[in-house]
Amino acid sequence: MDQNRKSKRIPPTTVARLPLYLRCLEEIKLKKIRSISSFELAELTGHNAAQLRKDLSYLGEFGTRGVGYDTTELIRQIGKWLGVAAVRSVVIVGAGHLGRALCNYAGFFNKGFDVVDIYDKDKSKIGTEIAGFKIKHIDELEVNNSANIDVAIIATPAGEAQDIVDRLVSIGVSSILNFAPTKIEVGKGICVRNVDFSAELQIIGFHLASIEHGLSSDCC
Amino acid sequence: MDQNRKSKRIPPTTVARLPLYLRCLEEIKLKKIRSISSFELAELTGHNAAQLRKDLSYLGEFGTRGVGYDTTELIRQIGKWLGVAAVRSVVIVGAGHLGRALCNYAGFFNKGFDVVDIYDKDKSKIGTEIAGFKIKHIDELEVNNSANIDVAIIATPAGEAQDIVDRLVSIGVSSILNFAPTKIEVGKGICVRNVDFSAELQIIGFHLASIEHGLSSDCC
DNA sequence: CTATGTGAAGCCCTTCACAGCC
DNA sequence: GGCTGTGAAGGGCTTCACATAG
Repeated sequence: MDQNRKSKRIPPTTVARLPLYLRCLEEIKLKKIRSISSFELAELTGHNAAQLRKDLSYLGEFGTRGVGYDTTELIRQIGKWLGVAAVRSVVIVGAGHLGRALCNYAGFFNKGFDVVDIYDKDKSKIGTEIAGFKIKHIDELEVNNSANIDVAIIATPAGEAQDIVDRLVSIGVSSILNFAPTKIEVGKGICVRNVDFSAELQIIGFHLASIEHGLSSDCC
Repeated sequence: MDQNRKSKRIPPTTVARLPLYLRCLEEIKLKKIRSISSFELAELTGHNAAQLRKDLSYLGEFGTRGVGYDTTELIRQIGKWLGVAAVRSVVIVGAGHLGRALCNYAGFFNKGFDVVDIYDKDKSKIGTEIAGFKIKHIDELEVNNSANIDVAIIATPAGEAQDIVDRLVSIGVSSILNFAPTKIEVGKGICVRNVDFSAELQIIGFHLASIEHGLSSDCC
């Protein structure tokens, strides 16, 4: 009885494009542009206008025929689906170079993701400060478990990732952003997204190799 | 006259899975496992066995019916398509927290990607050392242009990314790994891959919001 | 009998094209 | 007249199921 919208499933491909739409809309709002057509926004985001309209149609009917979309309203609506109003608590596990870089990344907080703690295994790092955070030992994870963690970011070596994830899941964490180059196994209802730098480079390597072998690979 | 294999296009989705297959194969090779079936490798990578076989069939016929795939041979073949034998020169532009973390990431070199230089705009950073590299000023990009750069990694703020990419393209760089949260425009034949941390978190945010709104979102 | 390689079926996503509305 | 919202067509990827090979 929350909302009687035709609760249809939203394709994952659509969901993956929403952050980009939102970012572009926020940019044009800064330019005081009040209204935008599907053609203009599609151009900015590098997608097809029909696809953009279809994507938005999964979320609701926000446009005005003959006119376009109201910038502010569309930002509000996409934001609602992405839950940007909520502030999410994020912990980072792994205080290596990557973990520290992520700690310092202001882009997260602007989008409602609030890094609350960073953990590491290495006792010599404990207590050291990064971006205002004192590094805690991972064994404190279970102790601090009162803290409501919405998302955990895994920035550990590959070999430790699965163990850490199991522990996070056991204290109730249900969303994981994994930077460790390894496959994470989780039960149902746990959301894992993987970011693998080396894999991205290897995909680029495929295209370089294709060109060298004289195959077009009609590029990325 | 290189190879008279039926030069069919390989689906991008298949290409994107190859690095994962390769990684799992290398892991099982370390365990001295000589041979693997499509079912076993599919299990390890979290994919369907039929999909795995179809993916591999785009690259050639490497298996033995009734037996499976020879680990070493399959590693060799996938590696060939990803061009792992070649050593690729990589430059990193942007010596902020992320750029420095990437400089220190050993995983690249292991996979044939050799970071040769890191550039920044900030004059106060020039000459500073990171992981053995002296940071250079981006205006030296064009000067050093003799260096054969295979891949450039963009780790600059969003506002500077497009300009840097244009300069890289003008000196002949044709592959870009972009970490800046902005859309990069390039001409034909230039390969750009984007990695956007905030977008990944926002996608997770979508699932969290779906759960809160009582929608299943049948998770990631 | 076992496991690969592959046409065919099924499914999902993208694109088209136009009805509907401003 | 212009642009959105959407059924339908089209295209591509995944999965099935079996012929093929060892």
